Amino acid sequence: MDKPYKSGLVWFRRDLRLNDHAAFSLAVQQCEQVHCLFVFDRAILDPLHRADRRVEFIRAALLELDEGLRRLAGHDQAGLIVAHGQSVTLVPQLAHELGVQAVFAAQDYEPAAIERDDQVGQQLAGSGLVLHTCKDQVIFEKREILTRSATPYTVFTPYKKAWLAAVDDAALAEKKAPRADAVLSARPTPWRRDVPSLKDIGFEASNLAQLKIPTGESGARQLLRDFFDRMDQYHNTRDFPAIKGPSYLSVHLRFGTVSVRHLAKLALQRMAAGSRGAETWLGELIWREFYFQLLANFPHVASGSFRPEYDAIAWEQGAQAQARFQAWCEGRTGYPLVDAAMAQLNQSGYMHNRLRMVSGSFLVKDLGIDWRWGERYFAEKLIDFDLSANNGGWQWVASSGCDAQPWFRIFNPVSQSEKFDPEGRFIRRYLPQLADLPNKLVHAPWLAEAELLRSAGVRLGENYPKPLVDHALARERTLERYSAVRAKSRSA
DNA sequence: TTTTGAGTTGTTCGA
DNA sequence: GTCGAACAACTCAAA
Repeated sequence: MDKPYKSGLVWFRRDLRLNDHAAFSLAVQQCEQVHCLFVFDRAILDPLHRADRRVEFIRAALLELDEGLRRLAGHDQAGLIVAHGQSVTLVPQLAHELGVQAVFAAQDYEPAAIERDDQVGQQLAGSGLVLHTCKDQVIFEKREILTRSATPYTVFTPYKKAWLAAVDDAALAEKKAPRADAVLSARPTPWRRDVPSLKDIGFEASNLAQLKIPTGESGARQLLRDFFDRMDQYHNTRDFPAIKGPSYLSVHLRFGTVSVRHLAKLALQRMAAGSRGAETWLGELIWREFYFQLLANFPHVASGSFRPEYDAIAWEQGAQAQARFQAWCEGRTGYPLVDAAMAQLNQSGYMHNRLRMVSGSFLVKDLGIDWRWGERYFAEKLIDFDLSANNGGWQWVASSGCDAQPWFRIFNPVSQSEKFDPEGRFIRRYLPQLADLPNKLVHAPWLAEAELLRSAGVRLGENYPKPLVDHALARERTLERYSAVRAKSRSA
């Protein structure tokens, strides 16, 4: 059978695996020879801090990918071409140098990525080359799950219903690359070298290794194996940050070291066998898709509220707001669960999902600070940061998005703590200075008698802060803040 | 078109 | 401590 292309280039981006890889499979089907490329894109990397766990995670995944490609080809001349520069110029340039006719890539749905791919596509087209993008990151794209009036869903529950009705074997089918070994090209000499070091691309080591996050496709497999036996309990365990409840696969979904089709298939199988945990977990995967399609269909959410009227909220501004925001970032709010959550984020680049809500709600509804400040901080710190999920989460917390019900969504940081970390195990892990407080008071040390604080070694205002705000008062102010906007939009 | 039911993960109050 | 109702009356999606 004749293939349409003599030679093609697979451009890896956030799909750093070999199994069930849509673009790679397509390229192998359509090309007699295939090169594989990853670009450390300076447009993305240059604004980052010089120590970034994500860059290190990516590099580890590339090492494994490179090795996998060489193993697949059966010779060391194959492997991943790794470049450092601007994708927009490098990809067309390399496509030219390698003499390929087509470039294959998984579709990326973020606004900046769409812009980048448009430019690359145009550059390539200018010299008669083609950019093929294919679906890989999601099971359903933005126009595949629609309401009966053919509009995108903006409410999760009906979206989920429609998603579950639409999902079938075809949607989850694994992408297989037949005879991939035969088509992997030798790299031209200038590219026949190791994956660059962190230093080569201007970075320094973060504490990723120390955190023992399993990396690469093998790391994802390891985490999935570990989660598999816990999956049935997911619905019971996922809300308690001191418990190993989650899959911890979010970072792997972010960088594509695991296939979402594979995960959804596993979840559906377990669900069919009656697993409530699997059902809840699949719900989280559907949330991911919900937020993907929300960003893709309503790109204005990237810079403002889903409902524009909520952009009129009078957030706290000025030096005091700045200082309070800084205290929140550094985990110095005086509310132990919030501070422990921020410590977890700052130390590990990960934060438990329940705590993302608790700390987010605290910033927006207790400190009265614009949710976009928090969104930006999480974007900088989270190893699993994804624009659509992070944005969707913050809009939910800020009640500025779909299903806005601000009077429902003011978390009480103390009752959340009592409910989801009843023995203060998580708090004690991250705030050792509170470790000797009794369970009852570890959630709110300012309520403790002076004598008890003294005996527990807690000196409020010295080794642990006094609460930054009074929750009950903050709650009232927030209700006013929101109702002012609602009144205004009603009368407008 | 109009109507109807429902909305991830909450909190507070009073019995 | 536990329970149910109220919160405030909005918007979406389906019938």
